[in-house]
This record gives sequence, structure tokens and C-alpha cells, in this order.
Amino acid sequence: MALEKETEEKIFRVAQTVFQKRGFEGARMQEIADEAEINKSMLHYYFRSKDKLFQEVFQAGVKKIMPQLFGILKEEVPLQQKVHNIVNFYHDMFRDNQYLPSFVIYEMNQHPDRFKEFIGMMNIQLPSIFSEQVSAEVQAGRIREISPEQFLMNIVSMCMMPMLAKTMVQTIFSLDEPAYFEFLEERRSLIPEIILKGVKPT
Amino acid sequence: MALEKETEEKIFRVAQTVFQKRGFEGARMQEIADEAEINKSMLHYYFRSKDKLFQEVFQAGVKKIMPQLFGILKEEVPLQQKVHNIVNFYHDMFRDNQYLPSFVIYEMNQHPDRFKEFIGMMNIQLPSIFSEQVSAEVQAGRIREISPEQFLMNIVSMCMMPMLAKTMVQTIFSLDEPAYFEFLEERRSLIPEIILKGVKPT
DNA sequence: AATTAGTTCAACTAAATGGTTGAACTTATT
DNA sequence: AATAAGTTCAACCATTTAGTTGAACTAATT
Repeated sequence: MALEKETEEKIFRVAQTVFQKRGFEGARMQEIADEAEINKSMLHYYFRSKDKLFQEVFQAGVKKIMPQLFGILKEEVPLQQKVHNIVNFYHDMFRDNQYLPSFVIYEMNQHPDRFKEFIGMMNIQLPSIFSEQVSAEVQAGRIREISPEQFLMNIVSMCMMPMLAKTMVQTIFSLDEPAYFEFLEERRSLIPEIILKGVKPT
Repeated sequence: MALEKETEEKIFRVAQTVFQKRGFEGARMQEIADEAEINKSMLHYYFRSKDKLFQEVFQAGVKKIMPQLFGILKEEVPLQQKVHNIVNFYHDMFRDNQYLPSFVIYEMNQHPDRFKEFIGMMNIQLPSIFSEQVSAEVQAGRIREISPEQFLMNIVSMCMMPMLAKTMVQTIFSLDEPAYFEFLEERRSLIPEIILKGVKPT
């Protein structure tokens, strides 16, 4: 009764990589067992079923993104700075979790209801501080008429899409692995510029 | 020997919806058979295997997007107009093929090599007309220093991301089905504005 | 009408997969 | 040392799944 936590953690760690890489349907309990160097029945001992294990992995995945993003949105910093922070957050996160964005987005669409329920449980909703901040900028005439939702959508789109479409980007732009990551790094400064200049009033 | 084409086409049509909705691993040959109102062995009669059927569906999916997009990129119209055309193309396409973007992006990442080979077969690469057009604008000082790849990436990101993340957008912004599509429609004019204003020289 | 090629289906098979069981083993507690 | 609680595993099991088979049927060709 000393290594049990280690075993459980190892299973969970491996389960994360397998589920994120292969998706729920593509993942095999046997593969998780093999890579965790344990017997398949251990999976069911620690996590009752594939479904339960997946659920935990998925929720951990969402928790790795949403609370942090919403944390940034709530910070008491100028909108400009906030945009930079969001962009940097996404790019940092992706470096350590290449499959995470694709995994979360895909599985979310596969089980919308589960996701909605889970989001309901957490206290996740667009922070009013952020909304008010965008509205204030609009009101003051410092940026064009735009809803906070659209404004945020633009930032998130510019950040995540090149990550989700990694294969497509690499293929069509003929980028090997390092060139692809350079391409992403370039966007750390590019995105805030486009986003902010793009909403300047006419 | 009169309805055989009809049968084959019906199978293919159904296979498209099932594969696009559930993905390769999630799709079941039985479900395709049921919805096509035929026996499961007919699937293997017309399309040798799940793999082959999927391949055809996937390639048809790619062909529904890439050639058209690259067609637009090749047109002899001003860059401004081109941006509008791309944005409208994505939004029109999504209306009739809700699961297509998500499907193609996801399966592409699952089998990068297959995709690269397939793209190699087609003559898909960033049209030089487009690249030159962007470079010319930069040279003339009408837009900031930016690579054609980054410029295109921005447009595609702004268009596709809200489609890929439909569930997330609906959940976090509390949008029902019509409100979500209104949100998308708004972007037809919003995206070109942001994209073009965003690259104006300082 | 007979022949032939193409089409359909019910029943089947082999393999894979998630999950179970019960015994053996380990470790902490008394 | 004895007991109890938690942990590990090899061998199974039931179900699902892609794929096969062979006979029956249909329709065009001669």
C-alpha cells in the first residue's frame, strides 16, 4: 500500500496521452495497459470503465484550458495587455500539450450534452469584467462596434486554428516540424497586432 | 442492372454523413447499412472494406474544400475582394456541410501521411498568384510586412474556428441553434474588416 | 427459353475489445 | 504471528465488429 498512488497516476498519465492522441473511439484499453506496464484489469480496478477513465481525462483536459483562460480574462489589466496574455497562454499551453486542443474540441462535439453539463458544473461563463472592458472601449470610441463574444472569438480563432490544423498547415505550406513551430512563434506578436489594429475605429 | 448506381450512390451519401459525424473509429458499417436500408454485405460488395469506403469519403470531403479554396486564391481579383470571397465560401460551405470541417481536420491529424500523399497527388499548393499579390501589397507599402502564409492562415482561422468549436461557442456564449448561426453570419462582414484593417501599415 | 452477368440477402466466421473473476501476493495494523 | 485491507495478475467471458459465403434473385443478351 505505498505505490498505489504511483500506479494510479501512471495509468492516468498514460491514459491522457492515449486518449488525446487517438480519441475515445480510437483508444484501446489494452494500449493504455501496455504503455503503463500494467495488467488490463488494473485499469478497471482503479477506474471502473473506459467511459469513466475517459471522462476524467477529458475533464482534466478542459480544466487545463478553460479556468486559466477565464482567469486571464478576469485580470485587471488593459485590454491590449490581455490580448497578449491570451495569445501567450495558448502558445505556451500547446507546446506542452500538442494533442490537447484537437482532443477537447473534437470530443466536445461528439458529446455536446456531457460537455454542457460539465461546463454548467464549473462556474464557467464569459467574465463580466471582460465584457464590460470591451464595451467600454467601444463606448469610448477607441475601438469599432463589436461584441465581446466576437472579439474573443477572433483571438481564440487566430491562436487555436493553426494548432488544430497542424497537419494541413505543414502539408500545404511545406513546413517540417521546426519550421511549423517557428511559424507558430511568429504569431505570438502577429496576432495581437492584427487583432488590435483590426478593431480600430474607422 | 438499373438501380445499381442508385444503390452505390445512396450508400456513399449515407457513408458521408455517418463518417463525418462519428469519425472513422466511431463509425459502424452496420449503421451505414441500416441508414442506407441495405444489407451489410452490400457495403462490401460496392466498397471492398471500411477502410476503402472511408478513404473515398475523406477524399471527397477534401475535394469539397481545397480545390474551391485554391480556385478562389487563383482568381484575378483584388486582394480585398479575394478576402471576401474566401470568407463567403467557408460560410456557404458550412451551411450545407456542418460536420465536414471538423471531420477533415480531425482525420487529417489522425493519418498525416495518408493526407500528405493525397495532397501530393492532387496539385495542391499555395498558388503563386496569391503569394505574389500579397508580396506586391507589402512591397507597395499598402500592407504591413507579412508572409502570404500568415495572411491566409489568419483568414482561414477566423472562418473555421467558430465552426470547429460549435459546441464550445454555443455553450460558453449561451447560444441556441439560430443564435449560433446568426453569430456566424455576423462574421461574414466582420472578418474581412478585421483582416484587412489589421494588416494596414503603421 | 436459355444463358450470363450483375445484384441482393440471411446466416456465418474470426478477431478484437471491454470487462470479470478468483486466487495469489503485499503491506499495514493488531 | 495473525488478521485484514488493499493490490496485482492470468485466464476467462460476452459482445461487438468487420468481413465472408453461397444461394437466390433480377434483368439484360443470345
